[in-house]
Amino acid sequence: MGRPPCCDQAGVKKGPWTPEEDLMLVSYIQEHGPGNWRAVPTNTGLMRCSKSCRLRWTNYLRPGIKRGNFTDQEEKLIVHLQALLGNRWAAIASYLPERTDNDIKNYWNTHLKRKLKKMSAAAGEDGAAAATAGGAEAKSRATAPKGQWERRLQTDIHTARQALRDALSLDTTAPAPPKPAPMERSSKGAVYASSAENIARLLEGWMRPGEGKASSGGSGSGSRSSASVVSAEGASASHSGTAPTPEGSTVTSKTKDEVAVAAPPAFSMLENWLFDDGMGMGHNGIGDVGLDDVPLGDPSEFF
DNA sequence: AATACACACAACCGCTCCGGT
DNA sequence: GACCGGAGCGGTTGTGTGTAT
Repeated sequence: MGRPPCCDQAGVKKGPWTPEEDLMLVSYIQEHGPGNWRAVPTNTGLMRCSKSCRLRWTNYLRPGIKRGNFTDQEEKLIVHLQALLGNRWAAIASYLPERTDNDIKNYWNTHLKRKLKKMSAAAGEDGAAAATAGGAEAKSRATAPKGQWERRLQTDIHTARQALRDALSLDTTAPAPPKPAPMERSSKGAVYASSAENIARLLEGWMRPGEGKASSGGSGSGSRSSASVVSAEGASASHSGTAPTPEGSTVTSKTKDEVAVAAPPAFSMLENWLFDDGMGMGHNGIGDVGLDDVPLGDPSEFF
């Protein structure tokens, strides 16, 4: 506290990374491995702050990142996990090793939030009468007697957990090849992406032992993300702040209940969507997530 | 063809946590 | 036990691109 942010230092470059900078960063990490980010700008000559370097690496340059469209299965998994874990994107990302937390967060904010909102609205039309004057389920939740909506939350949680377990216990053979997907937009973007892709290609086959998963939540000493996955309870206590629910309302409570609080409204409607086509995970983007890698053996770990 | 608007995504910022001293 | 610095996370913003008018 009170410390000036590292990026405030004079001469620190901000903004989009150039392919040259990417190359410098990648070749450095190739040599030294990720971690010790503080030393990266110094050792590479990059005029970037350590944070920026780490971000660039974890969100863009790290090998095995899948870009582009989210599959339906990924989408559903994200919705499930969001309901379970709230906006802990790093934790969610750990279940989708090919996606970065930033990617998932962006996708949630731009696509899924809207989608869920639409569905909620659709459900609201049907269930408007039941939801009384306010209409919004969130509101009804908020105003319902605590015991009542806690029970309801538990039902939701149970449902989500069950679905997630089902999803993850389905066949995961036929994994999608973790090749980098081409960027889909923009002439400039395409050029840039292709250069980044080339860089990524440089790294093909290079990955430190155990990196595959660990790196999704960071690297170096990064034990936090995995801890937050393994122990959602611990994690829930560790982060303060707000946990916006999918419909945009914000819940500030950060107790054990916070995980449940993030459950979307009109869950039954969402369930319809989430459960349709059987949550088949066999031919999806998370296909290379071995079940053994997913710390869901005992769902009670979540709570 | 030009302009306005909407969308997607990369990057930044501020905060918290954790390990070391 | 307190303090400090590095690392990581989540929210938000900025910017480039696509689409509609």
